[in-house]
Amino acid sequence: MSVRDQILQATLDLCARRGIAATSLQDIADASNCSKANVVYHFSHKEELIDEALTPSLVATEKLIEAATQQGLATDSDRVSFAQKLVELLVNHRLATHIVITHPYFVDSVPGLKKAQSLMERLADLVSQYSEGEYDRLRFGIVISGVTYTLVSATILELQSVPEEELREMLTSAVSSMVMGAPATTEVAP
Amino acid sequence: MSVRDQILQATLDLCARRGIAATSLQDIADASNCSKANVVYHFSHKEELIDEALTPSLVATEKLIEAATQQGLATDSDRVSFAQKLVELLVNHRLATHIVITHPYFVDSVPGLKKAQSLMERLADLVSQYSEGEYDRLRFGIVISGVTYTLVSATILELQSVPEEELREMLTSAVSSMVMGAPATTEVAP
DNA sequence: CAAGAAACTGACCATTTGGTCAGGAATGGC
DNA sequence: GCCATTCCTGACCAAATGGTCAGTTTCTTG
Repeated sequence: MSVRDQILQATLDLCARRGIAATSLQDIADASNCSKANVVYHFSHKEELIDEALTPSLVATEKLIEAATQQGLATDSDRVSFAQKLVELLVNHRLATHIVITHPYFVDSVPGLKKAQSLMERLADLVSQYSEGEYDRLRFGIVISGVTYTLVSATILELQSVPEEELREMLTSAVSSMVMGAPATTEVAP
Repeated sequence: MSVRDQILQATLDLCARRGIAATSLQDIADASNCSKANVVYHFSHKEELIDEALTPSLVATEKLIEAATQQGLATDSDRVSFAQKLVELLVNHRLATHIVITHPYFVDSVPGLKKAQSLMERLADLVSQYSEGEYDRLRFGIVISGVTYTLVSATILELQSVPEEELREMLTSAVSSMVMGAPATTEVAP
């Protein structure tokens, strides 16, 4: 892994764990085995660094939204598949997601966070397009942010009492049933 | 309102809006029309100040949990009433809740945040006691954090498109139906 | 091998922050 | 009026932070 990538990874990791403000360039430099000046050499400003660290996750999210927009969510099978992909996305990009969720007040300094917010809205639009009214939209918002928060707390704060694969299944099932009225994909009762 | 209370209020407000780290004692002092030294006079450390600002909300939460533990959540009516009180709590203490939700990484420096976390766990225990297994517990976690996040985003970020009273009803209904299998308390479909 | 570009560094700087301190007003009981 | 306690302040300080800069090492390519 190149130093540049190490820096990005460390940024994601540290900012998710301690928060953006509490993560200094020095911290990131230490975690990447290079000097602080080098961090600034690669990313001339802290916000730029964070922005770039978030980008892959934002791109992936955008792709998911675009695909689902094309495909539509008319059938149950569409919805279940969408829920699966969404959970997978959140699981794979949990660090970035955590940063987004816990830093609403950084929108003005980090462009990526603003973009993330607008993606969230598009996601809500997409789903509520297939449901009725403000209430379903609200439900969607609740479940998405809830899943995100739960997932991330479980991993970041190491409260994980359930194996990863099972967690993923449970989350998918929860999203399906709570948000879209689709049947749960797995049996979870003992 | 005493200067002390002004300081506490400003702390809650600013920390919820910009985050703890981005809120300086000077900011708080300015918002309270007093000197920074005076802030330190009343609360000798920043963490102590934040802690004290969170206390009323934590106390209220603890009371709710205790009452519900006594009463139990066996009947549908118990559950609906609990959901109502819970949403009301989150609405009334939305600033504190927002701070708690968006600052998981401050647990070690602000005792109140640690306490808040343990209260969350007790809440989860309480509800999952009346449901089966890890899955329901997970659902509860999702819904609670989701409601909190949604509510707070709506108000803090001023995305509020729904009148407060209606929002409260919708949230209560969502909590009831998603978490506890209780009937929704209000009709929301057009 | 030479030379230019890219990667990297330590020393340094301005600014901000939490917090201290010595002392000045307000206040209340005697 | 007087004194003690509480409330409050400006000036100050050490530490940390984001960022600059001049210069060195490493890589690439003709």
